Amino acid sequence: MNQPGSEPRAESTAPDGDTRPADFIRALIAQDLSTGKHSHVVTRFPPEPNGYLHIGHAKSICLNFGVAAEHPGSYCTLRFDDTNPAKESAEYMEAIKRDVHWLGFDWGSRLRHASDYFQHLHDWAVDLIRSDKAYVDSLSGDEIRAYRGTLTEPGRPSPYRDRPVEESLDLFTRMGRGEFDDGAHVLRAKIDMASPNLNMRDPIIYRIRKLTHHMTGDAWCIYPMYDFSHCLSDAIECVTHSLCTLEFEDHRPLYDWFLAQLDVPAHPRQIEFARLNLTYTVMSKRRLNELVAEGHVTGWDDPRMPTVSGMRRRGYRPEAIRDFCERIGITKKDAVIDMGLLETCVREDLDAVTRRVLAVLNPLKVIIDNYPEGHSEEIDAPYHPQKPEMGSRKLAFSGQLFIDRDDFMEDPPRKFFRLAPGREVRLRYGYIIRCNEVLKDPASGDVIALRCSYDPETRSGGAQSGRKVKGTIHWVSAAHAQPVQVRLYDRLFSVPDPGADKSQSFKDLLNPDSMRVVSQAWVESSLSKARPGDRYQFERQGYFCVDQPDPETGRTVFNRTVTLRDSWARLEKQGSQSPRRG
RNA sequence: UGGGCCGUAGCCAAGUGGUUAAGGCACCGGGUUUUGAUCCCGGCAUGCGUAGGUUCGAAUCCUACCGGCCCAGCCA
Repeated sequence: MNQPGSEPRAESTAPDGDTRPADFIRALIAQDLSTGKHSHVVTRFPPEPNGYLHIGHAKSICLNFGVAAEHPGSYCTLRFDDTNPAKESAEYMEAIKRDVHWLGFDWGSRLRHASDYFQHLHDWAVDLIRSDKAYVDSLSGDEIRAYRGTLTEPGRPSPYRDRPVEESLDLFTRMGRGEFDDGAHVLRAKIDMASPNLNMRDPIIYRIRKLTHHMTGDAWCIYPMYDFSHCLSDAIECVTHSLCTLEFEDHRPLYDWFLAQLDVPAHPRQIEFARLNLTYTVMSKRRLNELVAEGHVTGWDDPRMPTVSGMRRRGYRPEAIRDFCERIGITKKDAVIDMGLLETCVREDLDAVTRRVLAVLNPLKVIIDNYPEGHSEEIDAPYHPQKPEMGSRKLAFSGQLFIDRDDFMEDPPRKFFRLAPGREVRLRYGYIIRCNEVLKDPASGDVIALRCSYDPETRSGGAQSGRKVKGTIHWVSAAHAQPVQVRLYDRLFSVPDPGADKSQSFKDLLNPDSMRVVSQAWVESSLSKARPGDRYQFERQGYFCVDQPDPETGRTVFNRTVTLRDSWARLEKQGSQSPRRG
């Protein structure tokens, strides 16, 4: 039930054939299983529905659902941590469910909400008050902060700390009945105001929030805080291993404290791991939300966003994301993963499954003088060079073509293998052509077309098809090509760690070229069948995914998922002086 | 100056006292190629934050120091 499309790799295989758990969490779980502490494992993925899922969540999803899928009788539940109606919504909840499914995981019938447990949680809070382990505090927010002390100074007890149990009970009941305004009172656990761990200095466990909740409506006006709600929700679900990120490490003593005070059905073990950081992007919901709210991107699913929905629109497949999550590992080390690794995973995945087609993004007209006037022909071209089973399609060839301007240089450097005056190239799947003349705009001097000749013997599969030339370029027949819109996406930020410098806004570091729109590119005619979600490789350029049609022109839109690796571009960069363009 | 956690290559990451410190990404060579793609082959830490110590033997144990991250929401 919790199975992703492909077998998750639970264990790594050592050279001697030995298998050992893939990471420290799986090792701990394996131990709990082998000692008989547990017979199966129960995990949960607990998002707060206050934003869209990003690839950091994907790491957690792969871990939680993955671990469950690796052991018989085990499962992972999807539980919404919806204890703060001020920030949460049903829209986010739906988006999260869609994304988890898309990633390839299934919670089956185990969809839960912390709000499902509000009554139970409330009763436990009353138990705590009765046993003098919690009290209603009537200090203001500012006062509570002042009494809490600092990192180096202990806190002081609130004057209400020793309020009689009956009084707290009465006040808490009236809080729940809506007799007080927001902020008038809170319920606090009675632990230790002098603890070096600030989380233990009488943490607030209930606050008044007169808001409509997207699940419970107006049934409640007091809502539990995370620390109280989370451990108890885990306990109700008999979670065996509660996996969360490093910033909750300091909360673990509190997690365990609540479970020790109350009569609970289970005492889950909280284990923390490092959250995912990626270069050239930001990962906090707060920052992503800011980008959306201020219009720096078009939405949570903008293809430049590190969100699951953004990556989906960008053309990433869930297989690639899962592979990535597996490759980065699970540790407690604060790591920053190279965006290049994600891109490698995406390329590897797409290389195997994607059909290759021809498209010209920046057209330069090529006129083939010796090709029969008004004539055209069809060339059969395979969809994948290594996978004949993927079939082929017909390509129209004629005397008027478009090639990419990057594939021509009037005065090329030594290692340029493409078209130049007097030089030959092969047209992919077609003929070898020679450039005889460069046509320029007399006013601007810009190259506007190339007069070429073709060698009729060199057609793919023909007599001279084995003849070697240095380069092969892509092309389309001018009369047959379809106009489309292409969006070239690049990294969202222009520096590896946009969040590093706290003195300047990360938004000043946005990459101004993160999206370039080519409003009229030319694609081979077979692409008239392309539908949103379809993925292709544009040969020599990259992988592209069809988005919704452009509303203004109705044209098909192709989003660039990722470029192909380009060792020529790297060479070009290394040569200090960039060669002149044609 | 309190507490918690973390330091193995440019980036990840195995390794849990005993052969020459796995693997991946990146990078650098070379081969194949009608995608400068893919694929294949080779290279890439006398070194494990630093300094001492224990031991026949230390990335693994001990001590001290250095560096980084997190915590003072009625957020999660």
